[in-house]
Formats: sequence, C-alpha cells, structure tokens
Amino acid sequence: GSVSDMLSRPKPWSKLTQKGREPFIRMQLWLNGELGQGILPVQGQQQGPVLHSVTSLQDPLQQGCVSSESTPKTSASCSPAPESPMSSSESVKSLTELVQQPCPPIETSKDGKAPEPSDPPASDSQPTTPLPLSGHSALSIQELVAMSPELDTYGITKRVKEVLTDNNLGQRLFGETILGLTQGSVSDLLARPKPWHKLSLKGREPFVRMQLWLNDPNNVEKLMDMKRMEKKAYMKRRHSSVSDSQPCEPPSVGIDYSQGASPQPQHQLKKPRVVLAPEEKEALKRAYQQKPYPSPKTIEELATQLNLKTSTVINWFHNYRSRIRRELFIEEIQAGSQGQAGASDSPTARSSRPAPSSEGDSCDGVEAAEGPSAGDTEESGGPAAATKSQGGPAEPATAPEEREEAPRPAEKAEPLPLGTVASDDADEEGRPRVPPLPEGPAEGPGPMPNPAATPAAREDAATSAAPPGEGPCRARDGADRSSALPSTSAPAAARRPSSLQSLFGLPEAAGARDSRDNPLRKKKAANLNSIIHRLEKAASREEPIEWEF
DNA sequence: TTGCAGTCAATATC
DNA sequence: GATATTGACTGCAA
Repeated sequence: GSVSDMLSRPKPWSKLTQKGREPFIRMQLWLNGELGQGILPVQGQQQGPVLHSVTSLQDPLQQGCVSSESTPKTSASCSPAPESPMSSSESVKSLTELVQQPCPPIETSKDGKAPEPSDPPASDSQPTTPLPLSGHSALSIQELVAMSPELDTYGITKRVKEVLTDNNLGQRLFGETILGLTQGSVSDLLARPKPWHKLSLKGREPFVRMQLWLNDPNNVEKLMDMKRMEKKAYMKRRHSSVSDSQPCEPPSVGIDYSQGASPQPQHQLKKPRVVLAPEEKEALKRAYQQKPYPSPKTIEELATQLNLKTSTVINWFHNYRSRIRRELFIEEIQAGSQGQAGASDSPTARSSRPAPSSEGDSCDGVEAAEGPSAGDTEESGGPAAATKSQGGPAEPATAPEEREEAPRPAEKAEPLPLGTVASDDADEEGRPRVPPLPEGPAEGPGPMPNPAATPAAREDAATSAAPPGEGPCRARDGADRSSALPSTSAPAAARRPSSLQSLFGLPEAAGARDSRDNPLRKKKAANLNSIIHRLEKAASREEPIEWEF
C-alpha cells in the first residue's frame, strides 16, 4: 500500500523527511541498477552521503563526465575520464552519446539549485520530483546544458513524440519520469518547443534530457517498465481498497487522511480555478490588441469592467503575450525548417530564413512594430534575428495581433477598448457585457480579416454565442490544432499558415489554409510591411504618428 | 516594479 | 485515459 501510494502520489523532495526520502533513494538506485537484489543499505538516511551516491549514479550526464575542465568536482566521481579536454560541443556530444542510464533526470531542482538537498525552496512547484539531484548532478546537468551545442528542439520534440506514440507511452509518464515535469508542461513543450537560442538555461534542460533519453537505447524499455510498475501498483491498490477495508470509500479520501499530512486544510485552501468566460476573453483580447502592455490603470479599469481581479487581468496579459510569442517561435521554426531543406529548426536555420517581409506570413515583422518597446526585447537573435528582429519575438507580444490587427487601424487612435468593454455595460449579472467584436475589426479595414478573427476571437467565437462576427473565424478548431502539432509530418510550409491563422484567426483559415498566395494575403502582407515601416520610423524618431492604414 | 520564462495543476477536449 | 489548454505562481532580471 505504501508503495502504491508513493508511486502514484510522490511528495516533492523538499517535503519529505529524511526517512521519507529513503524509498526514493532506493528506487533511484534500483533504477540505476545499483540495487538489484533487494535490500539496500541505504546508508543512513543522512542525505548528504546518500544523495551523493545517488546522484552520481543517476545522472547520466555525470556519467559522461562533462568535460573535465568544467567540472572538476564531478569529474571526481565520474570514472570515465574524458580523454582529453574536448571542446564544449564535443564533450556534450560525447556526453549525450554516453547516456545510457535510464534514470534520467531526475530531478530535482529544476534549477539546479540544489546544493542543499534538503530544502529546495522551489520544490513545491515541482511536483513529481523523483529524486533530487545533488548539487553535483544538478550542476553537471546545467553545465551540460550550458555547454551544449545548439540542439534542434523541434527535431527533438518531434522524435520524442514519435517514440512516445509509437510505443504508446504517455506524456505524463515520460514527463514525470524523464523530465521531472508534469503532463501539462510536457504537452506544451512537445507541441510548442521554443528554438534553442530563445531558451534560458533552465528552459534548455528538458531538451537536453530529452536528447539524452533519445540516445538511450533502452529508453523505451525503461519507460515501459515504469509503466508496468505503475499499473501494477495501481491495480494492487485498487484491489486492496476494494477488497479490503472500505470498499465504497473513495480511495483518495482514505489516502488523504492516512497520509496524515493535512487532511482538510488542503481542500479549504484550494482556490477555485478562474475560468474566464468567452466574452471576458474577447474583451481582454480586444484590449490587448489596442494595448499589449496596458498600464496599471488600464488594467484596473479592465478588471473593474469585467468584474475580474486585477491579478487575473495581469496574469492574462502576461500569459497571452507569452503564448503568442511562442506561437511565433513555432512558426519561425517551421518556416525555417522548411525554407531550407534539411536545415534544422535551429536558429541557424532560422536565421537563414528568407526575408520575411515579402511573404504573407512574413508579416512577422509586424509585430515588432507594435510594441512600444518594440524591438527591444529581442535580442538574441543574431542574424537570425533579422527576421525576427522585427517581427520575431522581439515584439512578440504584439506580433500576432498585429499581424492581423495591425491593419486594424481603426482602432488606432482609440486609447483603449476598455472603454468599450466596459461601456457595454453590465449585463444581467452585473458582469459587464462585452461588446461584440465589433469595433474594430469587423469592419476592418481592407484586407484584414476581421478582428474577430484574432486568435482569441476565434476561440471564443466558437463557444460564445457570439453574435456578429461569427463569420470568419470559426474555422478555428482545425486550425488550432494543427498549429499545436507542428512537428509531424506535414511540411512546414504547409503548416505555417495554419499556425498563423491559429493566432490570428484569419478567416482564411477556415478552409483555405493554403491559400497563401491569394491576393488577399499579399495585400495584407503589403499592408503589414507598410505598418512595420512606419513603426520603425516612428520608433526611431520617437514621435507620435498617425496611424492610418 | 514590471515583464518574462518556466511550470504547475485544474479543467476542457479528444 | 491521454492530451491540450490556460489561469496562477515562482524566480529572475532589468
């Protein structure tokens, strides 16, 4: 029973007592093959020693012994000395290749901070952390990440997805076992991998782990074993709960109490998840289109008008900007890979990507324009950036919208839609009613589709009773999905449009994803280019300009 | 303080 | 049951 419980609901390392950690250490050792026969004398439960030994065993990276140069201390524990100082890329490569240990990652502190096995502060957030890496291992992973040559994140996720699906392995199992991440995170990561150069060290870690896992010849088997074990445990638990004590009682409940932890507090503390109504999202999106970076005051107004907490509005904007940015990354990747055959999605590839501006999507650039900060952010990208420089991430936030919205000049001057939003007055329940998509878009200027089309819009549209706009956007479903699964087979090129559409909810999306050549698209592209140009100009002068498109 | 990257975890969808 | 979506949170940097 304990095993079952532990396997299905492992506590984060930081929450475990020394005694409580012991089973995990044993499991880790077992996974590493160190514990074959039974009892393991986990030496004392002192973490120090135990963790050390564990980590040294578990971390594949360590096995590879990151280049000696960088990790003296680790090297101590790793036997296979690298023959000679290798270049960082070489060492990484060799490490990667070496990885045969199943036990992956393990986790731990995702950030590597783990010097203190005992108390990773952040631990909370990390749910299933099988086993914390000791400071050493964490370091080595990080070092590996830092030294890692550019990895093809898109390619890696693609392969991982293939392997998982081919072998009927779930994201949850993979994430918790190999990456130390939850299912949702894995799903997101696999569906929308960011290009390597856009990732922080921490963000690169999962990709390194995936790469290591892919290189492990026994990866599938190991995962399958885990799966079997889980199933067994589950069955056992089910069985026992049914036949045993209180058959009728929901296992979870029983467990909760038995855990002793804190029975009810949890329930009470749990905050209900906020679910924004379609109209609310719509309003927020509209507001975003006008002002991707609303001022505190605006946020408050929005919150008031929508009857939401300001924190919710703030979070929404953060999330929206960030997610839109990611969508763009994907597009870049797809476009890049496509553009140059063979080229990986790696930045490099990307960089080479043909000038965007011209192409329909090229509009990317547009975004850049938008943001106030515009261009700023983007940095990184070297050359590649070029493309992005403008559009890219740089101004990511806006980008998307812009693309479609940009055109929406209309709103131009308006300070904030908010007004609108709010104005619409509250509906029956006091919640303000959001205006139909109206304002701007619909009537939208020329080429632009209709605002409603915005990504957001389309989503909502689907659900909301929405009135007017209905038209175009509805295409959504299909479109979105496709964007979500970039990887696969479909030719990037082909997909690209769809992802764009998903973002902007371009009407065309509906059926004509391919209609990229259509005149409308071209027109749009031209329009966007013009906008970009103006924005750039304005930015350089810092003077206000009239937005008329 | 603000924005962002990464994630979690609840919930929606498939 | 698996996967996708998304509001919220944490930690970090400017």
